[in-house]
Amino acid sequence: MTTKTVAELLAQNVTTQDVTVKGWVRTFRANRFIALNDGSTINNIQCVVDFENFDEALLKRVTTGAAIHVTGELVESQGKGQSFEIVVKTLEILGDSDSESYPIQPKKHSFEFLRENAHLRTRTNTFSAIMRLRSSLSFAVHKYFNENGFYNMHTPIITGSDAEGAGEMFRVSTLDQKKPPLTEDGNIDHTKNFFGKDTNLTVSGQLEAETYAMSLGKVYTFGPTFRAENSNTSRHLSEFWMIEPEVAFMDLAGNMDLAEDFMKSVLSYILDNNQDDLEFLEKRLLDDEKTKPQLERSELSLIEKIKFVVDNNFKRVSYTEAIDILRNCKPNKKKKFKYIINEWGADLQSEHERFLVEKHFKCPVILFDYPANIKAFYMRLNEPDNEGRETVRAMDVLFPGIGEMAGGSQREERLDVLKEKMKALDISEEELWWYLDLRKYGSAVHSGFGLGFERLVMFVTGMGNIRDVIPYPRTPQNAEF
RNA sequence: UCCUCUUUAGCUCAGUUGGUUAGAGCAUCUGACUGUUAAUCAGAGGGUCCUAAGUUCGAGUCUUAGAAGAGGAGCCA
Repeated sequence: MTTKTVAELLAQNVTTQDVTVKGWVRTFRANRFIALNDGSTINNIQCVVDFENFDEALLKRVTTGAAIHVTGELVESQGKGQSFEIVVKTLEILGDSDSESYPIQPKKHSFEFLRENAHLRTRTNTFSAIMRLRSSLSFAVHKYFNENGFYNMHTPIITGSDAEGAGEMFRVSTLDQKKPPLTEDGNIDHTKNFFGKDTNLTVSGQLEAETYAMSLGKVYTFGPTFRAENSNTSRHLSEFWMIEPEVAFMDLAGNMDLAEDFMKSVLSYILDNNQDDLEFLEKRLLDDEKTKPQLERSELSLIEKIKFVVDNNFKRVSYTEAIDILRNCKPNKKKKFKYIINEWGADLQSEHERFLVEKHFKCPVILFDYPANIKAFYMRLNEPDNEGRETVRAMDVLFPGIGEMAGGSQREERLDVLKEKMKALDISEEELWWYLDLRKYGSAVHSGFGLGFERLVMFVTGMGNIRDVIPYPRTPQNAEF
């Protein structure tokens, strides 16, 4: 008699002799009904105990959180909440759970409390659903790229270049922190460090991914990324997972096509494969919204929102067009924005992005061709427009409720232009010699983007705080677990 | 980093102009009941009121500093 998962048993739907299942007790009602969950599905299986025929001391140990092993018969349920249930023949306690101290009670908990108990929070319906969806999404990412001719590459996590310009970095060092070796002029002597130079945790695998795109053609990385920014928001983590495809001979239009196709593909995978968990989270959100005033409630349910993205084209808008829309929109004219849009060249704030996505277009938006001076050095410079304004082939994919889901660009492939840009921004040529080599030998048009995996999980699960879609969130002042 | 708010029982929260023994619901425990599914009914236990200093006859309540958490902003993915 092999142990089956709850998911397998519930899928069976026929009376079966001699089934065995192991899991954790969610509730034990009326000294008779055990709701058992083993993580294989959002659903519990009900195990019915004829308490008169069981040792009372044994039944006392069936507490919330205890691990148990049940054998019995799968039968049609007499109750209304489930179609099948197990009539228990034998019951074994595998691991007790002291109900006085076990933090996860059979009641609603706040997400803040569960964050402090992150090691146990996946024993709740909401977090088990989120993490199953996260796993499924991760698989869908690899599946998409694999089926579309991409190679997966692992870019280094410890990086020697600090020129990526994507934010503050975490230093990696083996030097004695109290007495670091010093050079003659009193600075820390990094030649004595483990790698013989100053090293950091990566903020992006893009530059390394470019090198592989320029030989393997279509590549992607999907790995951990670290930012030491002191940003305390519900959309930022110090450690997060980023998806970065990079493709040779692809221009910005192709990049937009890729980003849109990729997102639609992984979202529809989730719709096809994770219905139970999505329905549970959708219901949770609906209940949550009932407590909100009518105005703040969203027009679409969770599943409808995902379907909407899958079924509708992303709106592609140039920065210049976006500025025109924003300059003439009501909140700008009535000075409702904190930052009023007057001039071409202003950086868009999240209030402007939100207006475009949530009020004006009401669908995902790809903004492209940004002013050159507000974007990174490696982005492909356009010809100046007829008013002489310089833009780069950058793009941002904006999602309702999330904001910036992905950011990317066509890369500057012309050696002289790139060198000039680096000089202007004071970026060392010596340090990025290998990056410049790509432009020296067989340079070609190429493009890519970076997508924050947790932001995607937020969109799919409808969770409002990024700390609730990663197992152990790393944020400023917090590295518990 | 900036702005705002929060911190009281295991959890979620009340706590009046500063006043004597700090409350509720849920959870837990004990008992009753037994086809329940947010089980029900009765009872019980459970407190460093975030920390430190101060004002006061007296501080959960007021002041100052600090810590932690949340929301928003900036930065970004």
